[in-house]
Amino acid sequence: MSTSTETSGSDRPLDFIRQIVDQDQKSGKHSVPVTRFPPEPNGFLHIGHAKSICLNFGISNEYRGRCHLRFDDTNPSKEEVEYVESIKADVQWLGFDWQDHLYFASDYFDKLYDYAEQLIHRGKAYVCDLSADEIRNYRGTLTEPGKDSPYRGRSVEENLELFRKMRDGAYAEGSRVLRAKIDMSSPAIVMRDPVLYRIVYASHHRTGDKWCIYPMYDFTHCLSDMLEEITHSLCTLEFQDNRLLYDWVLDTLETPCHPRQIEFARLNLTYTVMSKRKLLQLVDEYHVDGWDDPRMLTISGLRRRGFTPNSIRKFCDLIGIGKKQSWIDMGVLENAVRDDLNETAPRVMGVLEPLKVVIDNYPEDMDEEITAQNHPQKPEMGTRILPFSRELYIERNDFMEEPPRKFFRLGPGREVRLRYGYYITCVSYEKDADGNVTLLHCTYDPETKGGTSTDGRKVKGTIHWVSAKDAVDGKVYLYDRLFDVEHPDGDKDVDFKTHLNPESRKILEGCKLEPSLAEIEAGVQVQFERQGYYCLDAVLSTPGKPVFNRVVTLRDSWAKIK
RNA sequence: UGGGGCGUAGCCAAGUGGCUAAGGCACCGGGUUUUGAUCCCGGCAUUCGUAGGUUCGAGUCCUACCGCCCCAGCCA
Repeated sequence: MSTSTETSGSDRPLDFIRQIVDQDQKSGKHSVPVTRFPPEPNGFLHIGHAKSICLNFGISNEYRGRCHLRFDDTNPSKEEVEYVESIKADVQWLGFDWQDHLYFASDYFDKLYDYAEQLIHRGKAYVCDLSADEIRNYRGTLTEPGKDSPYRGRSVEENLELFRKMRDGAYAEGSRVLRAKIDMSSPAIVMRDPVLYRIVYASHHRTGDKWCIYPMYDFTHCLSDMLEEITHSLCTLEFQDNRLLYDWVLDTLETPCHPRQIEFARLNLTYTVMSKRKLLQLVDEYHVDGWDDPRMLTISGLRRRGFTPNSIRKFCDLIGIGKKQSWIDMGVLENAVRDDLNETAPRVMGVLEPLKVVIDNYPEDMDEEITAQNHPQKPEMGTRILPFSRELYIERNDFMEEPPRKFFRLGPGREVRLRYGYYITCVSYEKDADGNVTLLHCTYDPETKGGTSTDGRKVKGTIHWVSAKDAVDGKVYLYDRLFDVEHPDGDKDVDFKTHLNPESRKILEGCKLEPSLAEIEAGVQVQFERQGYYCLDAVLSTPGKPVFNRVVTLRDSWAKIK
C-alpha cells in the first residue's frame, strides 16, 4: 500500500526521530526499524493520534520496517470492543497497513505474569497491603522523599504466595498490589516503588474473567515492546519520566532486547480541545451530535466532514516532529485540505442562498445545454453539461442594491458573466414589504455564449448560477471552528465550553444545486465554485434529498477587502 | 524548594562551532486568471529567552539567570 504524500520523500531535513532511526540503520544497530502505534481502546482516535500514526507507520514505510497496531488494553474497567473496531477502521482509512501485526497487550498477560514472578524471585518486587490512600501518603511529595512500605521486607516466598493468591482471587479489590522495589527516596516519583499489578474484578473485553489482577502501563508497555522486538518506541513528552521505569524493568529482567523509548511533543491545535475527556464531555452533553459530528476533530468526524486521508497525512507531514510543546494554527489543517482538494475535487455550481433571476430577453421556451469543465487546470478531468434557461438562481450576496466601487458582481445596471454562460446585465429588481430583494430582471447578450464577448468587452465579475427549473434542492451544513477563541482551555478558571462557537454550524435549506449533484456519492468531495469544498453527508442524506457538508471554504480575499 | 524536558519571526520548523540564519503557514506588495479560487514573482529575524565567558570565529561549547511544560492514579 502506498502511503506517501506529495510532500514527503523530498530533500527536507529529517526530524530528530528519523535521524536516530536513520543512524541506527546505517550503524547496523537494527536492519529495519520496528515501531508500534499503541492506542488504549477507551475512546475514538483524533487528529492528535493521527500525528502519532503518521510518524510510526510513516517511519516503517520509509525504512521498509514494520509498524504494529497494538491495543494497550490493561484496564478492563475503561475499555470496550467497539473502540477496537473504530480504531482499526480509522487507521486503515488514514491509509496505513499493519499487515498481520495486530496485537493486544492482553495477549501477553500470561507472559507478563511470569515476568512479575521473576521480579519477585529477584527480590525486585513485593506485595504491598497498604491502601491506595496509604500508598499515596507514603510516596512523599515532589520535594520530600517517600517512606518505605512496612511490607517492603517480605520474603520472596511470602511475596510469591501472596501474589499467586492475588491472581487466584483470594483478596478484595484494592486490598493488595504488587510493587516494584526500587527507591522510595528517588527524586523521580515514578521510581518510588511503583505499582505493577492491581486487583480488578472486571470482565476484560478479550480475556473475560480469566484474570482478576491486571498489569499497569509501566510494566506492560516496555515488556510488550520487548516481546514484539520493537526498535523505537515513540511516545509523547509526558512519558519522559516513565522512561526511567521502562528501562529499569527491561534491565532488571535481563531481556533479550531493549527498545529505545523516544518522546516527541503531542499535537495541539488552536480553536479546539484535544483531550479525550473534553471531547467526551462535548458528546455527552450534546454540544455536538456524537463522536463523528463533522465539527469534531476525531478521525471519524474529519472523515464525515469530508477531509481526505491524504490531507491529514500532508498536515502531519507539514507540522513536523519536535520536543517543544507548541500550538499549530487551525489554519494549517484547513489549508492542508484546501491544497489537497484543489487538486482532486471536481468543480460544480451550487447556489447556497438563492436569489431568482429572470432574463427578460431570453425566449421563454428556449433551453440550452452548456458545457462546463470539471477542473479548469485539469482538462483530463472532463466536462459536464449544464442546462440553461430563462429563469436562474444566483447567490443572494452576488447582488447589491448599492454596490461599492470594488464590488465586481451584480448591481443595478451592472454587467457580469455567468460562469460558462452569458454576460447578463441587471435592469431592475423587485422587493418585498420588508425590503428584501426578491427578484432580479436581467438581460443577456446572445453574443457572449460560453462567457466571452466578441467585441473584447471585459467584465470583472464571474458568478455562479443554476437553472431554476433544473435545480436540485438540497440542504447544506456550513461548518466552522467549534470554538471561537484560540485557546478554549487556556484558562483553568473558565469552562472551555463557554468558548463554544455559536456559529460552528449553520444549516441552509432550499439550496439550489446543479443537476449533476443529484447522483453524487456520499463521501466524495466537490468544489462549489467560488465557495468551498463540500461533501455529501453519509448520515443525513436521503435519496433525492442531498445534504452537503462544507469541508472548508475557499480562500476569500474579498472578505478581507470588505 | 525535588526530578524530567523545552526556549530560533505572529505560528510551526531546519540548523550537529566557519560562506549572506533553510523551508512551510500567516501577512504585505505585484502579475496571470471565465472561481475575488488556483498559479507565478517579490517582500518578510543585523539575530537565535537574557547576561556573561571560551574561541580567529558561537544559534551551535561553558557558566549563571529568566520563562514555559510534565511528574505526587491501584489511568494510559
